[in-house]
Amino acid sequence: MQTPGEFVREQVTTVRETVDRVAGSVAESVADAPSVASVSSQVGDFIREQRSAARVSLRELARAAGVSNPYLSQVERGLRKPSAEILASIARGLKISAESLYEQAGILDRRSGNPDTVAAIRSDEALSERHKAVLLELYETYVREHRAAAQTSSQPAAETRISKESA
Amino acid sequence: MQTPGEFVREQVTTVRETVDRVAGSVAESVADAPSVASVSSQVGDFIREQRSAARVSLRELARAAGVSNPYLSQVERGLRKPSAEILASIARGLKISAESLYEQAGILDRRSGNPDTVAAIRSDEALSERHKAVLLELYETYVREHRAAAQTSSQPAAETRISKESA
DNA sequence: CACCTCCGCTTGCAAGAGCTAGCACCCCGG
DNA sequence: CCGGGGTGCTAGCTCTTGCAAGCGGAGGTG
Repeated sequence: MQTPGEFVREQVTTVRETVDRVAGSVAESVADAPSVASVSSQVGDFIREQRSAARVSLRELARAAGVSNPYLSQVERGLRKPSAEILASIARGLKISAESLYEQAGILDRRSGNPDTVAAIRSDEALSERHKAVLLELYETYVREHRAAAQTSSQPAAETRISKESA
Repeated sequence: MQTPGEFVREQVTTVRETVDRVAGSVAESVADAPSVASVSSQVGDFIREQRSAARVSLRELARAAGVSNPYLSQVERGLRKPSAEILASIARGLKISAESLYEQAGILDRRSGNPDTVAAIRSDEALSERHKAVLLELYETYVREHRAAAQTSSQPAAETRISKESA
């Protein structure tokens, strides 16, 4: 069905649309239940949400992450708690940061607050001014998109196919 | 007056090229499905170094970390690879950040560039995980370009590699 | 209908994590 | 001399991880 390459392709398309301001409601709903308690053992749910959002099958992700599909299935349903390496592999396969997975697993402490991303980019000496501008513009577009997606998913949501309220 | 949007629009070509390169490397790494870092012995050495530096006995650290002393011994000598939880416990017992231990374990990637910016993007709750990944890739590519441009004598950013930038 | 492929899940098994108990060695105080 | 307590390491065990094989079901071809 969908190869990892196709997945990346999709992301690229998303970026292009974003940059061009086509604003075609790309809307990946990423449910990240911020201040919900009892997050600790919900890694499996989080993984499944991310995987569904990327529209990747269990077997695809398993192959991309280098784990067996039955095991990934069990991890997603919370029957197994994967080791650090496996967790990192899955994060890699999902193309999300390993930190966020670890935070979901309750292994790393959630970094608090909003260290101002904009300020960080602006004051970054390792970037040229042009690149700063591009990054900031892209960042703001993403933020808008994310906010829009969050609102859509809280509404009855005709377009969104991933339901976050399955807790 | 040039709005930021127009300015970015001018840079669209640049972004596209960059994204294409990033996508290529991402696809490579995903299709690769690498065997996730040969972990063990470095972490053990690192732990033992930290423990000796803190003048803490093996049993003491084991008690502080909530693991058995023989097991900690085996971990330090690389005979066992501890789970993420145990690793975090040990980090807590050593009073060092879990991230640094994880980086030593090769479980978390050390990113290039300004750690503040990276941390800001990663911990930004207004971004989806996938957008974080895209922004980080783009950011690192820019950093590499900038660095290459600074060093006019070296080769100009010929290859885009994903993470694992050797410091 | 049979036949194929992919989906996710269940089942048994090898390998390894992590524990308790016990080893040998060292330095002090009787 | 003999405890007693400190260091780290070894042996054996239990339980989990993670995999290969196989299950029934959904969807597409002929």
